[in-house]
Amino acid sequence: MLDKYIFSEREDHWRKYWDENEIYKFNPESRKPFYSVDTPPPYVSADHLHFGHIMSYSQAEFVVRYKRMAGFEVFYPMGFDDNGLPTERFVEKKYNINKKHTSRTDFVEKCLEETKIGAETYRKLWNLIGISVDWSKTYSTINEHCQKNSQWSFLDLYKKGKIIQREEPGAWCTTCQTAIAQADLEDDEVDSFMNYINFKDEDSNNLLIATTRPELISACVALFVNPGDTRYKDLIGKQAIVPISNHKVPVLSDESVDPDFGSGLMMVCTWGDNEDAKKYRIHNLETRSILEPDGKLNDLAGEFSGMKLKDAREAIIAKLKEDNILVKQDEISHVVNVHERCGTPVELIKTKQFFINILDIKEDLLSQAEKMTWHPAHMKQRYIDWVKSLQWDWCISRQRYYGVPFPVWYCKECGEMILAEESELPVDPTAKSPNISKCSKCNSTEFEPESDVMDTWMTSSLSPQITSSLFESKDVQEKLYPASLRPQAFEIIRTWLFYTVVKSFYHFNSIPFKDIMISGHGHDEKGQKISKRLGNYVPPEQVIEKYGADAMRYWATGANLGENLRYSENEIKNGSRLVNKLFNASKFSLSFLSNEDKDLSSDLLAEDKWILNSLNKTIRLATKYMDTYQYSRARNEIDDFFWSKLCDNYLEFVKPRLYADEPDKAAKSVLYQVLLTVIKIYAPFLPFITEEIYQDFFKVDINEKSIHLSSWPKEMEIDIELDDVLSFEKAIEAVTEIRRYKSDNKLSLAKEIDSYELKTEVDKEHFDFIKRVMKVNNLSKK
RNA sequence: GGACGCAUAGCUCAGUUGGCUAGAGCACUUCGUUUACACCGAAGGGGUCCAAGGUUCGAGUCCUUGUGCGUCCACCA
Repeated sequence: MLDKYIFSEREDHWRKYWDENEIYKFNPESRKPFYSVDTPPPYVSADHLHFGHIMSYSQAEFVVRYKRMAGFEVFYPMGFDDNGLPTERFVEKKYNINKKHTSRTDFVEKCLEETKIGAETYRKLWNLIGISVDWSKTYSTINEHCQKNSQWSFLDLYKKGKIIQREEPGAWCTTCQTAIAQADLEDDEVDSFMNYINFKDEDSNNLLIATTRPELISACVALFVNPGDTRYKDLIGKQAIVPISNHKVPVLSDESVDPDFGSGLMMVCTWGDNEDAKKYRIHNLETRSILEPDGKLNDLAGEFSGMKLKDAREAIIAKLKEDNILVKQDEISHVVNVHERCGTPVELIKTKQFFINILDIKEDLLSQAEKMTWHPAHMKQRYIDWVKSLQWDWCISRQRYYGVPFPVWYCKECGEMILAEESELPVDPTAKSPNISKCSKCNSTEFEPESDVMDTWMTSSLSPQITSSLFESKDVQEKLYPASLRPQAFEIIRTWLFYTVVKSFYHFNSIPFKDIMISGHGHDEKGQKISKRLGNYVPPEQVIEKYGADAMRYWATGANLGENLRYSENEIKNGSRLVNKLFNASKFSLSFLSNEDKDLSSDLLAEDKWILNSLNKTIRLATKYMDTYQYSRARNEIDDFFWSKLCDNYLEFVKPRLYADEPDKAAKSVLYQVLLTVIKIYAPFLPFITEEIYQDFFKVDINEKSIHLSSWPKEMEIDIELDDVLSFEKAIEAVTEIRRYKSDNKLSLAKEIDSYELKTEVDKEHFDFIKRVMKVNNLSKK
């Protein structure tokens, strides 16, 4: 065995070994039961990898390694999510370009470049920390395979009538210049003003309204009051005159108007918020669209035409003030919906988009949640809350460049939609004509492609199909789908998890995966979210360089599922202490062991039975915890066994027997079993050091290429009664008593003492043991 | 406004069907180089388990209410 374990050299050695020997390669021919993982494909646009990533991927990995040892044929692929808006935004920022001022081809090319770089960054880090994925099975959401899957999904849902194209007011981002979905919205608290503005009635009396959006005043289509509000009873049905634009709008009533809010008189525009859009639908209101997709006001805004919303707001306020129409302004803080990718306040614009119908199947989506096992269980509630709060169907089209195209053309003459055939997928309709020569409706021969691309979640929501269809065999596909496990972070329950459930339900009337494990966030030392903006983290690569991958992984064992975990250099140090201790304990043990000690002796002493019994308990609990994804608890049990039971006690107990002229065979056989079990049971957490010890000594007997292919330990049969255990524990108490005596008298523990009178009640049969371990010549009882 | 989570030693946290004389690691004090390891070992100090009520022979653990922190969702003229 090595004299010293230099992790930087050895970890690298084992990385190469695993890679060259394809240790983690999935074998579709295997007769073992399959365990498939729906690995989260990270956004390659994230160029700031931090502990959060390490934490969540390591945590899933603990389970995966356990399953592999527990007898499953593990399918652990890796994906990269590199299409869609996240990547586009990343490229826009990095190169300071705007979608508007670049060509589609140039832009896509840049995205593809960045995609490559991003994937490489991730791959390096995953390798560094020893993530045991099968690198021969990877996907990227922009590759042909994924495009084909996404387009097939579109066709299937369209044919099933679940996708509809319609024109309606919907969420629009004026920065990204695309429609977005409800799940893409985020809350942002902003300081603003509540503006009180005088409209006029038909007789030129003042009508006071309150609004936070004065810039939309020219888009006003109606005033609303509560039907029960006596102040405005006579006004209902009459006309009001809008200031600045001077157009007339009706005064209408609706129960939803709160008489106590502002003046009780509400301005409805096209469309300031969801309420406006709702009233537009219910009351069949006129449309006065004032806002263009680029966020500028159009001619309807008169003198303010061409201004951006924000500028227009200031200009209009100034004008209202000047005309004495603005009565007062109250400072308020209110919450607005912003686009999560860019932080721009979301506007409502009427556009034509594709939607997947989800509002009609809320009940089904809720019942799907019951068919999956959630770890931790309470995370299911987040999904339920989200489904219940859905207000819009899922808008899947984006007016962007870098994404999966819709397999759709339109007839130039009559607008008839032409779908691609399944056999020609993946297809880029901008590069290829449809397979038909003329429109079936109007016989026109000219077609134009759909230029929109799909929402990025259209693809990632298919991840279980994408990975299972990497195999040709239908039989293999069926065994891989639904996946066994979906590991993911909690903040994408309403997106990735939700959308995957939708897809699976519509396509196959199935759940996409059986078990879900939700990880928490990585936080900094103070408990703050790690973010690039705050710069509150050290790059993980640096930490790994300093302490090693095993140590880094050890930190990740610290939080249970769903819990946030603080970064703590101390915990990482503890990890490296453990690695060191494992190496030293092994070095010590192996200096006495040979491969002939592999069969457990039948001449066991009390301490032997005690340690084996304790080991059994550890195996039992660790297995139970790993089976229920409680890796953190499993690790606690193993730590306790290894440090307190094995190193602090058993190894000390057994030293006199090992250092004897003829080393004790029974002790050696016990040591063999205990050490082997310890490295196996630590292997999912600390894959490097455990592999080192395994390869050095145990491999010959176990005959597997890697400890990670060896079997998870099972309890051993030992002949021991509870009374024996309790009796021996008394003897350990006695040992503690003598240790205290030596400590109090400033004696070294190795110091031989002539006689000692025990206070602890110990069975006489253990006296020899105590005398031997504590170097006491004459032991007596009080 | 609704939902969920958290609150235990100076710090970070265990404590899973109520039995706790409440634990671990770090930090702190004292001691020990002992033929695996000083990245070690031994011994020790340190807690009205957020508050108030309740159930019970017994509550850190269960129930109710409240407080503080965090997160998600909704409202948002």
